[in-house]
Amino acid sequence: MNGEINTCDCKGCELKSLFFENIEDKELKDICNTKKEVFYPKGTIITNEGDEIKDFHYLKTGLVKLAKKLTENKSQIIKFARPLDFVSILSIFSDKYYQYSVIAIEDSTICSIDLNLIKNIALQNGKFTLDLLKRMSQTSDDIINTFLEIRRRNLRGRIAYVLLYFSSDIYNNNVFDLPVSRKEIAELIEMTTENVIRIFSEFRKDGIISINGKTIEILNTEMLKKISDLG
Amino acid sequence: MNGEINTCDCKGCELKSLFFENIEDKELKDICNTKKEVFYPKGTIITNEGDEIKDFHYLKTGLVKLAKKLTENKSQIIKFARPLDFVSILSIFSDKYYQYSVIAIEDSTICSIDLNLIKNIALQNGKFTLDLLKRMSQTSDDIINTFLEIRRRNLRGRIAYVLLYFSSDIYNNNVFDLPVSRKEIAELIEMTTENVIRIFSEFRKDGIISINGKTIEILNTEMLKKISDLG
DNA sequence: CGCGGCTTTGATGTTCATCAAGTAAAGTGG
DNA sequence: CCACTTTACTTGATGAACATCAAAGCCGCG
Repeated sequence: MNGEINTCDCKGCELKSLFFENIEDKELKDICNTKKEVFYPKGTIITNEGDEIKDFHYLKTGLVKLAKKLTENKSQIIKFARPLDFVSILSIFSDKYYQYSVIAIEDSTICSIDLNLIKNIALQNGKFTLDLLKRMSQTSDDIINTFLEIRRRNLRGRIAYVLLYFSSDIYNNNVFDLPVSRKEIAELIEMTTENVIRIFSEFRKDGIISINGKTIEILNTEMLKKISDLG
Repeated sequence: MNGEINTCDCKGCELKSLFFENIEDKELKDICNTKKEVFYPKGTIITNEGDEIKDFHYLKTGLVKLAKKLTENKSQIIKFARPLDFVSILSIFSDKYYQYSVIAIEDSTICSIDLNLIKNIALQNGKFTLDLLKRMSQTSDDIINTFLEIRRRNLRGRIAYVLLYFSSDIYNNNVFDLPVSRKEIAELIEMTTENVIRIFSEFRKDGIISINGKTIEILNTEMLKKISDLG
C-alpha cells in the first residue's frame, strides 16, 4: 500500500450526490480505490440472469434494459434505464444470483463497486443504509406501478402510454428518436411486434403522431393522453 | 415515566425472529412500549391508498390483499399476504403516502409500530437496517417476479398458475378452501370474473380439479403444471 | 453484395371481454 | 328467524381485440 498513486475523482461524481450523500471521507476513499469503470458496446450483456452478484453497478453513460429471457428470441423487459435512473439495487441484498439480465441498448459505461465493501459501509453507517433503503423503495415502487399501469390498458392504451413515457419522462420533447426497437417495446408492454407497428401506423393515419424510422413526433398530445387514459 | 407498568411480550413474537433479530434490548423495549395491536374484521380497510404513512405494519393473524382501486367496483390486486408474509415495507421509506390499499380478506390482527421509531433505530443500528434492506429486496423481487410470470401466460395458464400457487405455496395440500373470491382472482391476474369461472369449469370438466363452492381439489397436478408452463 | 435482423402490411382464426339472464349464497333489518 | 336485498357465482351467445402466419421491402453490417 504505497501512498499517493490514486487519482480518485469520485467526489465530483453525480452518483455521489445521488447515493453517497451521507458517507464518510474514508468510506468514499475506499470506494474510489477499488471501483472499476467498464465500457459495454451496444448490444452486449452487462449482467446475465443467473450469474453470481458480486458488484454494485451504476450506469454512468448510455442506456440499458432489464430483462428476463423466455426463449432464444423472446424476452420480457422489466424497464429501460438511463444514468441516474439505473443503479443495480434490486435483488442484490437478498439474492446470491441475478434474477434478470442487464443489457446495453446503447454504448454504455458502468461503474462497478465491490458489493462487500458496500455492505460493510452499510453496517457502519446508518444514514447511508437508510439512503439505500429509500432508493430501493423508490425503484421497486416505480417498477410495480408501471406494471400496473401497463397491464390495465388495452394495446392502443399501452402504446399511447409508452409514447408519452418517452416524450414526457425521458426526452421532454414532442420529437424524439426511439432508442429501442419495435420488438423491445413489444417486450416491455407484453404484446406482439406486429401489433406495435400496426398501432403506430394507426396513430400515424389518424394524425396523432408522425413516424420516420426511429424518429417520432407527437402531433396531438391531448388525443394521445385520452387514448392512454381510456384504453 | 413511572417504572414497571409494561407487560412487554415482544421477545417471543415471531416478528422479532423474522425482522428484529439484530436489535438491542433497549430498542426492542422502545418498540414494545409503543406498539399497538389492532383488530380488523373481514372486508375492512387497514390502510387506504393516499393516506399518510405513519406506522410500520405487521400482519399477526389473518389474510390481506394489497390493491389499487381503479373504479368504484374494480381494482387491481398486487398480492395476497399471510402473516410472516406481509410486513408493510414497500413505499414506507420512500413515500409520504400509501401507493395502494391494504384490505383484510379474513379477520386480521395488525401490529403497528411508529415509523419514526423504526427510522431512528435504523439510523443507529446498521445490522438491523441491512435486515430491512434484505427483506424489502425479497418482497419487491417476489412481486415483480410474480407479475412477470402472470403476464406471460394466457388465461388458462394464469388460472393453472394461481391454483398451483394456493396448493403448493400457501396450503401445501391438494385440497384447500379458496380464501378469495373469483373476482379477486380475476383482479390478481388481470382477467374477467366470468373467465375465471369459465376456466374453473373447463378444468372441472377435464377432470383436472373438482370444485365445491370455495373448496378446490387438484386431481391432476401434472396436467395443471403442463398448462401453467405452456399457457 | 448478400445475409440476417428489423419493419411493414394483409389475411385469418383464436382468444378473450362484454352483455344478458338466471341460480345460489350471504348479509340485513324487522 | 325469516323475508328481503344484495353480492357472488354460473352459463351461453356474440362480437371485438388480439395473436399468428405469410410475404415482401428495408437497412446495416461483414
